[in-house]
Amino acid sequence: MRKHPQQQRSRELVKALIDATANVIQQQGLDNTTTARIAEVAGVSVGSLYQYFGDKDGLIEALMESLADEIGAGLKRLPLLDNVDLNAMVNSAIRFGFAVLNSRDGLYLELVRNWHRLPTERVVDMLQQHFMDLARLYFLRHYRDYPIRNLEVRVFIVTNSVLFTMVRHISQNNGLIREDDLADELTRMVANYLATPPDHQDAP
Amino acid sequence: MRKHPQQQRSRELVKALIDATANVIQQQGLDNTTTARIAEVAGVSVGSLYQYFGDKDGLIEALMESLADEIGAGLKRLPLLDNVDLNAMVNSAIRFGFAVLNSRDGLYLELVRNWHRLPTERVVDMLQQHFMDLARLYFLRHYRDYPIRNLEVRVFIVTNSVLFTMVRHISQNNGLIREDDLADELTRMVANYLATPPDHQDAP
DNA sequence: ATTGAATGCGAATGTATATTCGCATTATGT
DNA sequence: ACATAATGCGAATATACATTCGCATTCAAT
Repeated sequence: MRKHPQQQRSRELVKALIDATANVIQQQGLDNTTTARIAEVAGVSVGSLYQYFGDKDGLIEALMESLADEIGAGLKRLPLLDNVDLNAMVNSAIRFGFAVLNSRDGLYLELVRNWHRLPTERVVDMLQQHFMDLARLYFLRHYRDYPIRNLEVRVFIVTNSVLFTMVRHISQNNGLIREDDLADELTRMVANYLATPPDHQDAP
Repeated sequence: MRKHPQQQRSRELVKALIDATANVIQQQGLDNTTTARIAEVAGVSVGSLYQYFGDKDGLIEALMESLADEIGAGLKRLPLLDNVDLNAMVNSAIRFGFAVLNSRDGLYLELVRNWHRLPTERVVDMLQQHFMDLARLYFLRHYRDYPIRNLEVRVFIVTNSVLFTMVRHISQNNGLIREDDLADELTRMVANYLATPPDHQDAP
């Protein structure tokens, strides 16, 4: 942030700009998100935008920070560890994921679709970290005798698999696959995978 | 294609342009891929580019077609069905996937990273179709008594999970996870999942 | 060799959009 | 009320490209 807002109105302006950024991205898509349009929606001038954000990227970065906090708060509120059943636990997490991706009228969807053009590091790290902690706690509690090796790898695989499969499904939205079915199948794949000790194999 | 090349040199020009497009995308990234640069690399002028391609998108579309054919040919050459073991079969497919993504000096990587901005329909359909056929054949041969329901959903999940997990891994390339480990773990997750009948559950 | 069509050229044009800057307005402390 | 800093403005500027168009060159058929 180029300059720190000191007075009340400018603090509101900064917030309005971040909100407007989210709205414009959601309504016009990232490609058609211009500083002019953001300023217009925020009800201020472009000049004011550059008072507090060094450039467009700075503004978007601020939005990402804000969303990372939002998701983080949502995750902490989920009582995932209360589930004794791994299946139920994974299913809750997946349904939370769908809820987030479907929320805010497609904003999250558009952001995830533009993944690599956005400063997503903070969000990714947060997610990875959260699920890593969760996994550690769960397996410590339920699998003390069969410590799961490769937990980092597994969490990485599971997080990415679920996230991008959901995104692709919502994106094409072709109706051939129902969201509930997808959630259930993802749950089964993930829960089975996480519950399987490294050497064990099911296949014939 | 705006105009069909009739003479030898123009046919070569069209091919040179598509090759140049691939090279520029691979070397400068999709964002910095300009028509001027493409023409320069192809050794022709921008004007000539527009003789045969209505616009930049048309050129990129031609590139995608060409790559779809390339991948399709590679897939057909893979003797996946010769594997009796599902694990081995899945592993072969995943290693083929890694090989493709790592080939052409990052071209495929850059393309997949820009997935939603590109005309990927043909490629996706081709992949989905191929693996769908493969799965049908395999389960017909080995699981006649336990017909797998939801095969569409499963193939969808598996394809997207593997593809985007690989992409994210190659993209960040942080060295914490080795590609071999990732391939093995992905294989286990996928093979176990595909081998599990709908009602069966492993988790405690 | 001639001619019309195909091909090739690249400076010029048009468009879109990020960013700046000089001036106007508003707030805060005394 | 005054002075000074903070805030706000938006036309003007700068840049980066995609695309066009009039002219030059090459090809292929007769």
